[in-house]
Amino acid sequence: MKLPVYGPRLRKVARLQFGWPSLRPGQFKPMRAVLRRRDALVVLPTGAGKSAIYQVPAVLLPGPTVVISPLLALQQDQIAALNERDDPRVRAVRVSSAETPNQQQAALDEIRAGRAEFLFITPEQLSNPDRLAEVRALKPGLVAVDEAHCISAWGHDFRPDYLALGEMIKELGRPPVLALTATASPPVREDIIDRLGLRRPEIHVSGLDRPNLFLEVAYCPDEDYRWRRLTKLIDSVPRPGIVYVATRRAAEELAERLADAGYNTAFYHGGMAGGAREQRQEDFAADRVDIMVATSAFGMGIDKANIRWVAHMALPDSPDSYFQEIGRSGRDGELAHAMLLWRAEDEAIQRFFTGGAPDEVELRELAAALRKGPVTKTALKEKTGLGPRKLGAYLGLLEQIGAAVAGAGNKMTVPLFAPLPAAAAKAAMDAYERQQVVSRSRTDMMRGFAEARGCRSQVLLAYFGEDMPKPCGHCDNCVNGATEELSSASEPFAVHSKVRHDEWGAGMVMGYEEDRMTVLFDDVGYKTLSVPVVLERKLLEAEPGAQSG
DNA sequence: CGTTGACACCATAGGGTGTCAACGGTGCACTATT
Repeated sequence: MKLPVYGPRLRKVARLQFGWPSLRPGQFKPMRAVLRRRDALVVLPTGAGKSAIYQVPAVLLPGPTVVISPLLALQQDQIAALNERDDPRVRAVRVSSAETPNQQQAALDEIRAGRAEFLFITPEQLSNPDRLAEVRALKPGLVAVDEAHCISAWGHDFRPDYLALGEMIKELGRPPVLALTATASPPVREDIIDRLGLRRPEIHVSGLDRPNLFLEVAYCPDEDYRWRRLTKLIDSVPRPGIVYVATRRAAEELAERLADAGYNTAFYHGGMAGGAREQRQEDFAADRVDIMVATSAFGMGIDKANIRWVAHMALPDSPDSYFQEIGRSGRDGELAHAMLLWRAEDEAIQRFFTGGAPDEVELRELAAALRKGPVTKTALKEKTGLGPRKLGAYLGLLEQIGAAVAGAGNKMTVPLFAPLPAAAAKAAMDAYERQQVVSRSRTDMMRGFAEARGCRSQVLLAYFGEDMPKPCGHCDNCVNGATEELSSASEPFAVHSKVRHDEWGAGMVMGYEEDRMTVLFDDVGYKTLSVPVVLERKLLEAEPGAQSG
């Protein structure tokens, strides 16, 4: 049997419709998966040409492509880039709150008439059943979920509509689905696959090690020391750069202090007015601002190749966030610095953000209210008196444990065989507790990275489940000669093999660094163990036969 | 969980200490007024 040859067709479209002379590493295989109408999950660093992976095959596939993208500003940029070529085969439109109803209809008409290929949209738009029906009627041939880690990072509380994306895509007629992200550790990947309902997806992970990024960490006993280390960094490496801080206030205050010290700097956070945010981002993009002091709001959609350094003036909540944030530097391939300046006190704010426990009584009342027949979220809000944020989070939990399900007409209902309200509330509390434990273990891993004495890239890649047998040579510990090559004798369990711990249960070996190993347990999250201790006390045993990744 | 700001208190005027409550990130979309 002869397999169809996809390479030449993809390359031709890339060249003629998009003007890309060749495909970059990591692009071809996922593109081929899309053309074969397979679901796929692609983890590729920012700037490595992720968008191309859906854009090029979309031209070859029948039907328009629905692009689910989290930020309106980000959509704006992507649409502008596509429409620059003024070619109906790659034109893009969007439907969002930024358009009037007339404009929204006009956008849908463009797709219907074949004058546009890409429809950009948010999960919130699709959660409206009328809108969903309109999009379904366009008969999309492909759904691309951009920044797919948002499902895991935001879905559970912040933007609950992300959790229902799988259901919505089913309603769209279930075309092939392509999920794209720059960072996804194994549990995040699992969450994406699970939530989107991907069917036997091809998983493509590439280029997690960034050889041109120099990783450096400094423990700071006090704020004064931290400030001195920051200015030392700024004075010793080229600009532009980004400073990440934990709070809006810290962003404003640090920017002011830097400005007073004579640096060309500005701050950026989610509390600013939309116009000002856009202006600041443009100023940075155009090199009118050297140093951007920002919260995590400054990130997705920053398409700037020459960022020379990223400094963290606080411990990020997880290696996932950290990796994403430092990954914005050095996209041009030139040397860039990632400097983490941390204090033990930084963890407090992360613990706070991880949030307080839900109220079991409120959960029970909500579960009971659901049993009285299909209801809209608005009706539930009135009935239970819960705020929209809380309601979303609670519904998400009840959904997870099978006590709630999104039904027809955007109404929530109770599935067959659902637990009774009291049991549902209890199960939801347990589910929440499990999430908390995993989330805390991520913060623990972040601190583990900060405190690591071995190769930092090995620690980071072990977290992401990638094997890295040799020290990276581009982190502070490697340069200081603190790292040494591992011998296979010190790796008693294969990376990605399943193991069992008496107390922590089943888990998967993520990787090794020095004499330590990282294991991701199903119930208690990430743990780092000493290999000699594991061997001596026989703490882990291999799970026979089980192998996955 | 830790920081910060307001305020009382002590004691005899200018400032130090103690207590307590408030606050802290990420964005979509919708609605009601200017």
